[in-house]
Amino acid sequence: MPERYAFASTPVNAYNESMTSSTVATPLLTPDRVKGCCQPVAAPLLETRVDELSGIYKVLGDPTRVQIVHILAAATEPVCVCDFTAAFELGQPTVSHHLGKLRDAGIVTSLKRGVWAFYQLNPAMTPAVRAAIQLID
Amino acid sequence: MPERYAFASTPVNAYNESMTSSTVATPLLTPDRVKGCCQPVAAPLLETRVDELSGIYKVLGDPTRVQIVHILAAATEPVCVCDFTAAFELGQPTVSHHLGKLRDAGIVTSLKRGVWAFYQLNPAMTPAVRAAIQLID
DNA sequence: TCCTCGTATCGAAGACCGTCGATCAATGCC
DNA sequence: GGCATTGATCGACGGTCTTCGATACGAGGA
Repeated sequence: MPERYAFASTPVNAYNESMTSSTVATPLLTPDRVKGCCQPVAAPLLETRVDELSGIYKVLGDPTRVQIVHILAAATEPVCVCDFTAAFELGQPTVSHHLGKLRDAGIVTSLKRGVWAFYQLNPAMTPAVRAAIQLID
Repeated sequence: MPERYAFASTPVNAYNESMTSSTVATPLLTPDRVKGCCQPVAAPLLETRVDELSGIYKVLGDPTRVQIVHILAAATEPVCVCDFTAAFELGQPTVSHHLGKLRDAGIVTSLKRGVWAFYQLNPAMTPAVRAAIQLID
């Protein structure tokens, strides 16, 4: 399995306003330059952190799920699944699928009361999740 | 085109700790209840707002793009495309594709200096974008 | 015990996305 | 003008996601 990130070991040149035209033959443009030509780049985030963040973003990258989070954020009590199926023009399996994705991501939790299932924002959500959903009014 | 959201016009019952078992026949469980059974639900976010937020989240829902934003957030100058192609184990068209997605979302902007293209965080990004990328250290 | 109802799961269809090789456009040097 | 280099675009492939109908599961009520 290949590494996901590589690094330019020796930065050669960098962003420069006067880079457009230079008549002097500058060593900054050695012909063997192929990659890492311009400047060193910040150390990448840890792969686990990147996957955590992109995973949260991906789950929130759906209009229906954003609406679900909004409804839960505005609710004072757990919300019944049947209310979600009523609120969206989607089939019941689809709503269940979206709720499952949010639960798998740690954004919501579910509880059963008799026949009904209720969902709420995860009281123990991670700081990253809390920050990510904060801009859903 | 059907409406994307519907509303329960008449809420019937709500979340209740003692809902599991009740021997009294309660009108809260009328047999003709099918949807909107439990409680009124918050007004949905405006469709434009939902699409704006989910669109931002979707663009950030990819590990490579999160890394790109991280690198740009840590950089003090615009970063050359060639440095991104050096940093990731991805082909040049793929890197260009990711940068284009970030640019289309208003997260980054690009400028050309001679043969090179440089990218930076959009100085005029929307408040939603600014908030969304804030948890990318 | 059987039946009903709410919800989760399964399987499939269609759309969308990430990736790459090939190619094109634009810039600058010879 | 010809050539080399950078980066964007095109077309295609494989995988993933959203959606749905059908079905399974579990909890109550008759």
